[in-house]
Amino acid sequence: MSQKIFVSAKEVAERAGVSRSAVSRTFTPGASVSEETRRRVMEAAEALGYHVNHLARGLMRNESGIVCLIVSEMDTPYRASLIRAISRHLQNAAKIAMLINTDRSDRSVDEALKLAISYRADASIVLSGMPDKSITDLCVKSGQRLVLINRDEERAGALMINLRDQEAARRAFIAFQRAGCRSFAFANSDVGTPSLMAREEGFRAAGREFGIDVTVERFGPTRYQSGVVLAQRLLTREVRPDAIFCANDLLACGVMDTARHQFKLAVPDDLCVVGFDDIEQSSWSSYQLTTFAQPVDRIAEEAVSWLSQPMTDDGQFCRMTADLVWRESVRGG
Amino acid sequence: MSQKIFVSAKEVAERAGVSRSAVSRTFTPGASVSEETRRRVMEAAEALGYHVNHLARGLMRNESGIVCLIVSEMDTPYRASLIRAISRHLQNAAKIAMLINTDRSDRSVDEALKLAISYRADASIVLSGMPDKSITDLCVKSGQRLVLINRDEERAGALMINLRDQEAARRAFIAFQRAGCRSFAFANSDVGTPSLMAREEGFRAAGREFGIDVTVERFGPTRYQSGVVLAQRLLTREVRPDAIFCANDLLACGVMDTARHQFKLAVPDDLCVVGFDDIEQSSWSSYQLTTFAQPVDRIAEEAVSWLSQPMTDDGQFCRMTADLVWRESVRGG
DNA sequence: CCCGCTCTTGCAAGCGTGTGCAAAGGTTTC
DNA sequence: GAAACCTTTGCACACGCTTGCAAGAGCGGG
Repeated sequence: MSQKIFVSAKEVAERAGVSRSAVSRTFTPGASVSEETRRRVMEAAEALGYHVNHLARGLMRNESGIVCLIVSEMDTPYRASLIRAISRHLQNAAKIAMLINTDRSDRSVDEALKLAISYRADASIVLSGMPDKSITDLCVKSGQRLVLINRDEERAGALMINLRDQEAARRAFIAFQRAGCRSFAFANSDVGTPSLMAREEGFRAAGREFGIDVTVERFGPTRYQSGVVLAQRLLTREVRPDAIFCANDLLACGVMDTARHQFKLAVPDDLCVVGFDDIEQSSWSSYQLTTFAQPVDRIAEEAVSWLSQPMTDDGQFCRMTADLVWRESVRGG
Repeated sequence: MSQKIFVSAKEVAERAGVSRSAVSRTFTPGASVSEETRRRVMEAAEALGYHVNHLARGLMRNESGIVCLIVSEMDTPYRASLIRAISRHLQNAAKIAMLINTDRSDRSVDEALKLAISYRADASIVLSGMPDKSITDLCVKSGQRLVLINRDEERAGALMINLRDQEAARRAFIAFQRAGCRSFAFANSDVGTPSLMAREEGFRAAGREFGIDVTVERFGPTRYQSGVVLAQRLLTREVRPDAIFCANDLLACGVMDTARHQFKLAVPDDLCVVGFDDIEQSSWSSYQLTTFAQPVDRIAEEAVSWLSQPMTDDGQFCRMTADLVWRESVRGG
């Protein structure tokens, strides 16, 4: 029963009493078909349940309509919301997303990527923190368009979307100062993703600018549990920080929870915390975290719309501002 | 510069001094090629950077290696972790995932699905709560294999993975009883997903079994904010519940936060809460939620491995147990 | 030495499309 | 009425691959 499920253009043509080319042209935007034939073709197609075979179309046109999403730790709230936004925008643009999971850095990633290339994906959107350049190399070598989100890698022909991380870090610093904080710390993971490092550097720079010492601690992956460890390290220092800027909301949640439950500190009275990303959890009443919102939807929109624009030779930068969302984890505001 | 990027089997054949068929056979597992030719082909392929064009291969073989993931609310922690697990397992099986976002129930979903079908996806894995049968109809009609996760829809030829929701609900009920709770409530969203309804029904049934009344409240989508509203409704009742089983961890987080911060209740002293899914947030120290763990990885493994098995005509059921993870939101334990 | 067998290889026919080209048909212009 | 033009249509080839088929190569047995 499973054989011969799909109808081909040929069958539609026969039913409609036209040539196969006419069918093809009916489904090709901008092709020359009379209103009458188009109508008859559409009718026959409807009746037979015809869908253009995109494998064949991709083969001919040498463009598949496939966009691959290269992403690690996709179950992280920020990443997940970005994937969602991108997939929605791709769908609106009549493109389709292929998902490549780069969590394990072993050869399986390479295989998956090669697989995606084998499907002749037109473009790749990289939202993986992993700074593995060989991956993006492979994409470019395969003639794909490339969108890099929150990476500092510079590439001819690619679209690079970044946030003004340093500027945000400076704003966080100033917010802490306004709240009357004295001892400043930055809590980072040790993965060294460009955007995270930019936040750290921005915070350090603000410290230098205002002549205030900044303590920096780094540990583990960019997750809640690392926040716990970072808080334990920072809050047992001789001079206990009363302001912690976290590279990420997940870290911030870990820091807040640990400060409150393990060290019995009140936030924001004893300790001010600022995060980054504005994940959903930050708005939960246990956290009410003051944080910088990534313009997720605008990032997705920008990335997808760029894919439909004609290719330029040089790279293009797109810097966005992360707005500060005031909640309750910093005094004042 | 962009033209003529990909090398074809023909070019590899020329370089290796063999026929195009030999190249094809080299990359077809189980085909008949001598060790010598295989070596020479591989060498040439390596040198030229050849990848089999899966569009063409899919066209010939009438199977594409593409599996589409049909999912709504993919930024929800449970869904995101499931997507991650599935994509990893698919990659190991040398298949590739296409992502279909069914958040908006308008025509764009239909379009996206048709698009996936146009790529001749071999299978669909549905982890969308949305009970839109027309979607799965379309998949089956296109000869796809179908995996339904946490849906009660019954389908010939499909694999249906479900949890023993009712049994879990009964265990929750008993845990509440052991903790000495008197007044039982179930907090549900109003989307009516089968698995959520099964939990509700299981909890109700346990109430009948033990001769205890169960209050049920339903509201909104299955998210944190609904939990807030549900708690407000439940905790202002004349007889205030001291045990709330939530259909979902997100609801549970909303319920706990509201109970604590708005109603100044202590969990678990004044109120016991049990959730479902065991999302990451449940283990955060602000919640320490006792909950049922979905065996995410086993679900993914089961789904993917089934895709590689020969098709049987009748449907196949796979029921898994959700283990109770004891934390601190229920007394005793 | 020939037959039959196994293993390998090339040929060529497809898979379902898009599209250049030329022919056909229709309309306008002079 | 003819010429010039535009629109529409069908033919046929190309895209890169798989695979049935038959022919070739090698080899042992009778």
